[in-house]
Amino acid sequence: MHYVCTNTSQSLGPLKQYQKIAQALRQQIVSGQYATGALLPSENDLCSQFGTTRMTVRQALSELVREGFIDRQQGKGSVVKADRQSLGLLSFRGFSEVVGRSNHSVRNEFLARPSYTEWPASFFHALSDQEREGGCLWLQRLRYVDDNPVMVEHTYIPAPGLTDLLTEGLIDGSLFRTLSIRHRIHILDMEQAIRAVLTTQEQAGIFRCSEQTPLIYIERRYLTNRPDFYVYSQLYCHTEKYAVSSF
Amino acid sequence: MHYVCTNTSQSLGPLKQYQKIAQALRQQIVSGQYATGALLPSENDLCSQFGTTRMTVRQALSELVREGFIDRQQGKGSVVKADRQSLGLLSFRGFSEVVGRSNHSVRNEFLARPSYTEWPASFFHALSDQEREGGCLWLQRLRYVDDNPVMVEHTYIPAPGLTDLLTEGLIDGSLFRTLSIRHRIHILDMEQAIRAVLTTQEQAGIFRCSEQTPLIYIERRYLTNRPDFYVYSQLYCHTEKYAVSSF
DNA sequence: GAGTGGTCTAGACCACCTG
DNA sequence: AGGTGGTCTAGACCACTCG
Repeated sequence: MHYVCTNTSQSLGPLKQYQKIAQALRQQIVSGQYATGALLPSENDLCSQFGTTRMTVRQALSELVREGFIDRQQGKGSVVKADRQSLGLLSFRGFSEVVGRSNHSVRNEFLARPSYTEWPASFFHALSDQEREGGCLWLQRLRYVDDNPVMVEHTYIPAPGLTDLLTEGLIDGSLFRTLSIRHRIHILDMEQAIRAVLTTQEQAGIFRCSEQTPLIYIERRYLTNRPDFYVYSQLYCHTEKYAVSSF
Repeated sequence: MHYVCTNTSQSLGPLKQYQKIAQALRQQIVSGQYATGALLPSENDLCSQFGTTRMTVRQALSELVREGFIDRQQGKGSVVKADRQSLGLLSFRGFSEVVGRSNHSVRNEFLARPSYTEWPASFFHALSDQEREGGCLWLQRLRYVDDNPVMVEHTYIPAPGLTDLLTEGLIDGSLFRTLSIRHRIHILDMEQAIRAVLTTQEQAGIFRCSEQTPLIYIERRYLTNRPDFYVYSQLYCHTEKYAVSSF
């Protein structure tokens, strides 16, 4: 598969040429230097800019495609894609809707603002001693689609060095965007386990449904460009009106 | 000198060189010519075999990696991966099990053997006129993990030209393997919508659980190397003992 | 040490899109 | 017509695995 780069900040190890180029472009994208829909410089421009050949540049651009940052169109260029993590890497669609169309309005709301805490005594994923010791930041969000509450998400982040999340808030309300821009932490991959469960009384209130309504329950571990740094999430999805798609 | 007509019938469609190489290797893999864990010929071997350069060969091999047919290891070679469709592209794992370990025994059983039928009047996905007219093959399977029934799968396949599925049975009990080997139809991608539902009485009997047990319900459309040829599935997953993972 | 895949150079022609 | 990405050639050196 893709292996994780051994390195986040340059001079620690030998970053390949194409990784340097990818990193530079990635940071320009997440920092807003290229808006959604904008074109990156052409391959030839990038060649002279980085003093290399098309093959190396193309390898960098392929990495960005794989990571979902850009699409490429022959005859046109490399198009920056919309924020791909808008709903925690999930997307929803209406029952009878054609795949690919998505004119839903999406809104998020905190059920619990970021706070520092111990890890839960019984956590769904094994933790390293280092993770366990440092405690975690915890936050809970409720996601709406077309003003229907559809997903509750509990997120756990190893705390060390990320205390600004407590004081500064999230950029555009997006956790991943904030991690990208302020900490150069990029989500590269994800593992997940999925089950069906019944609502608790509390959840029934949140989703405005009866108890005994089935929910999708997902446990996730996000892998990042920092070795041994993971973000964890638990998701509860109410799927009566909107199905979950495109994992 | 090289370059022209190493191949008899490419005037039909303009297959790129790297696509031809990929196709050739794909078919050798699915036909069992390379067992799981076996090594493909080295890049240099493939270069001389197909009269091309490493870059073209590497592009072909990258395609096979992306499609899950092989892994590549520096210093070793291109390793053929295990049958990736063993559980209909799903994998299961026990509650407290480490990701990656999978010592489960898996078994399948027909609830309904392949039969020719009309498409359901109200099908979960829009169908083209051509699909609708030709009718479909339908089959229903029950999947076991460690002798626990965990998944019911309804599969719908556009009928034209696939009548051997009725008479010949499936190779190794695998639908996708049969489509690969006997019809050169390879599954390339998938779209899916996922919801949580409650068991019907019939399903409760199959899964040996109470009614009101929540299930994961998945609607799928598989995309193949034949344009406009899709395979459809509905899946019901019982997730009390085994979570679903790795979509 | 021999062979493998990983990275990279310096070119070329083509298909496609846009002004 | 000019520029873009897509495909392809013909080499090179390196990092890694294995016998």
